Amino acid sequence: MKHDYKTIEKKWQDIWDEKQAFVAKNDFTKKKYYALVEFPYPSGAGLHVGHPRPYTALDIIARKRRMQGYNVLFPMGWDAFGLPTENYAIEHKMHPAEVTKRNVARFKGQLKALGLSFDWSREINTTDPDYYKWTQWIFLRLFKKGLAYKKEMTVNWCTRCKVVLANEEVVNGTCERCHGEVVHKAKSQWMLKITAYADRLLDDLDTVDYIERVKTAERNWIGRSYGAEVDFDTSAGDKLRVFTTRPDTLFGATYMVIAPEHPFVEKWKDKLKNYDEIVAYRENAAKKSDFERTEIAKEKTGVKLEGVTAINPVNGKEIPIFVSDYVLITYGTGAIMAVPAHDERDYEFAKKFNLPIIEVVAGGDITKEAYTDVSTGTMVNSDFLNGLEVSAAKEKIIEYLEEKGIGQRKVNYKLRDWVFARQRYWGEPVPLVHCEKCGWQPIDESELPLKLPEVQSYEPTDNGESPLAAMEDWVNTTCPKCGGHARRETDTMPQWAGSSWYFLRYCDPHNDKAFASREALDYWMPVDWYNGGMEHATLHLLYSRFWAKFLYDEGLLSCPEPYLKRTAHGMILGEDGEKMSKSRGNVINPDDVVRDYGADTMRLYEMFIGDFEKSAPWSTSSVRGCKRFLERFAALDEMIKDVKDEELERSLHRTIKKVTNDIEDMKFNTAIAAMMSFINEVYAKGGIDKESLKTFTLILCPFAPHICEEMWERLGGEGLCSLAPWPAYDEEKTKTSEIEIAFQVCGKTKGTVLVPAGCDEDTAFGIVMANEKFAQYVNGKTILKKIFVKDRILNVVVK
RNA sequence: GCGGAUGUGGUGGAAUGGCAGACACGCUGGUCUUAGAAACCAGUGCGCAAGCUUGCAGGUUCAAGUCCUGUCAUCCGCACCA
Repeated sequence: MKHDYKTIEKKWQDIWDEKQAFVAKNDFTKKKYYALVEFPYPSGAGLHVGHPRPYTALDIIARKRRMQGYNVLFPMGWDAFGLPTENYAIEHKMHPAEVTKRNVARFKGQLKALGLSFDWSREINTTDPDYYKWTQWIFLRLFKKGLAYKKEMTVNWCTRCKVVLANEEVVNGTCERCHGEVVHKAKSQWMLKITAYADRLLDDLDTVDYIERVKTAERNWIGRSYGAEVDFDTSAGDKLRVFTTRPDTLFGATYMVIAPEHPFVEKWKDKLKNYDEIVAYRENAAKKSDFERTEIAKEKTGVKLEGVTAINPVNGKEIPIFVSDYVLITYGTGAIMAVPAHDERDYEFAKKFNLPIIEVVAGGDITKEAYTDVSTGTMVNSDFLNGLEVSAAKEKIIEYLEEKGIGQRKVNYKLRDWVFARQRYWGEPVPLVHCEKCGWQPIDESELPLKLPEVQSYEPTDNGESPLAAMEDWVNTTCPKCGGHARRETDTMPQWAGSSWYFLRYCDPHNDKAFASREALDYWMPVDWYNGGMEHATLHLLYSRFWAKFLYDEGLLSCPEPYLKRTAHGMILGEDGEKMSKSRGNVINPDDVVRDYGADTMRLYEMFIGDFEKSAPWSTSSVRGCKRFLERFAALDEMIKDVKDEELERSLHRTIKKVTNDIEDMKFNTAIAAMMSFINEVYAKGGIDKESLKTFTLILCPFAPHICEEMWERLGGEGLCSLAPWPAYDEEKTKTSEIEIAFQVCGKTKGTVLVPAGCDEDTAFGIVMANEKFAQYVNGKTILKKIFVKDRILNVVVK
């Protein structure tokens, strides 16, 4: 047949829709498979060629599972709250919901044109009140469990537009739109206590099948470190508490540093002779944008506190205290004991401020640099620790500190609590009200969803509040506890909220009594295979694992981990090897590719482009190669032979085996290569029998489903090709009677010979000895050693 | 600086420690065409050759793209995490 993709692709997409071929069945007795891809943000730009890569990959897996007899859930939806939509709405004076609706329609049309086997009956949208009702419901449960709290946090403040900016709107320390100066400004915001789950988020990684780089990224992000907290007495009377991972070096602590924002600066105001200087330093640090602060990170700065000193608790020595921005208020206690001999940053600071450097671990040369190695070295200048190894000293000092009541063992994390608030309109309203008398109160569940009100303007206000703050009717309400006057929270939730539980909603998307029925959750969860971008390893993935664990703790979910398996795809780059972007002018539009080559070719090419996990540049001429392959396949119905060819049958069984296994390893490129080789062989043989062609059609079907349905129909296949049983291969039929092995002399390949498959060393050696070429290499020499690898190689070492 | 990854023909990329370059693109030649395109067939790592080839330098091994040590380059993420 001629590959008339325009006609057949539409034809089969309509048939799949009409027959509801890919709708997941609510028959909980069947074996299930839940395949998940990250739902997209429906941007105004439409689908990007990067989107179909993971979608097609999991589509292939979902399709194969259906053919293997599983009840498959492969859903799709829209993560539609977010800044670009809001900004577009502001600019074009449209309602963000209208913008969203339009973008979703476009995306959906594009996805449908690719023949992806999503179950569209379960489509969800995070901006739908029937959906965000449950996002709010989960938030309320978090709040009631004390996992949501308000805290002063810094936000990015554009001094010119006078609005709060998201991190992605800050470019090199300036506002993306007006290029005005951006500074940090404190604002009281809702936080979620994800740190309460840090240990479990870390430890449970051992129970799931994620690719290693995802696990590593999460581990580093959580950043657990073991150490101790130690209290230092100060001349001001207060105890200054520090966290250290090196309590063993306590005898080498020659000064202390507190973060500029440390509360003691204010507390000690009257005692500090140079208070003004310190405040000036703090203000200067606050003014620095993140960009500047990292740019100048090389040079240490700081101010010595005049009037307050500390006492090293192990040797009673009086030591100075500094403020410096190399100590972060957000980590540990916001204060450190500085051990310049064994910490690079402290060393640099001590050199600059001429502070004493005392070696307490022998092994390095502290006149040159800090000695930070903990694996070797023994303690010196450390009283009762002298002579101990570092690890033993660590244990002994912690025991000592605990005994004396001046410190204790402590675990710290880099992971921060989650800022769960945005000063924007287009997000889920936070279902809490503030009452003068009763404080923050949850609204009654019966009032959910708390819908976004219609506002006049979506522009953020110039005092840093969200546009909701201007809605007096909406903001003013009554306290659910005392009935008095109360005001609603006007910040909205971050975009991450809706995506933190969407995989649960897919299990039972139309339920209006619960976020999903327990029965559906127990059947479908956990997700069997989740694929997404590497960039989500530390945020979305961690957030959604946190929510799943919370719901598990609440007894609402049976699995403590939501995803059994996690893989990640590589980016598709422009033809120039650069990241695709409008400004570079190297963007490939998927619509054009589908129009010019068809969806099957597009799908096949996206899978053939290279290693799925790595990024790869687009190549239009390589797309043609995939189209050629499909055209050659399409023409096979006119090359039917009556008899089976034995060699071809062997190749077919090998191809089935290769494709079956490669799909599981996401080695789609080599699976396609094997199928190409098979078709090349069919051409070389001048045709193929009908049964074999039908079988081949089945294994190609997940990759290029439209053309395979068409071929299947022409060959008189029963039902839909997409739902026909996945073919089995016969191991025996993949084998040949003779096999080519290489012979080597001293490890250098000299030639090849045919030997019976699976033959032993003596047989192989006999055959090789009879080979003339081999003889010329060994004649007159002594054979010292023979190495034989069955069906592979025979190597002789001669002298 | 720290963490992660990647270096293989003209190009994208294949290779459980066992014949490096599968498959595809591109290119060259041929068939068919008035011509071109398409399609099909053949060839195609480098070198006239012996031989040489997986970023570079060592090492382990009968055998290394693959393992080990060092080194260089590129890309991505995080930015002083005590």
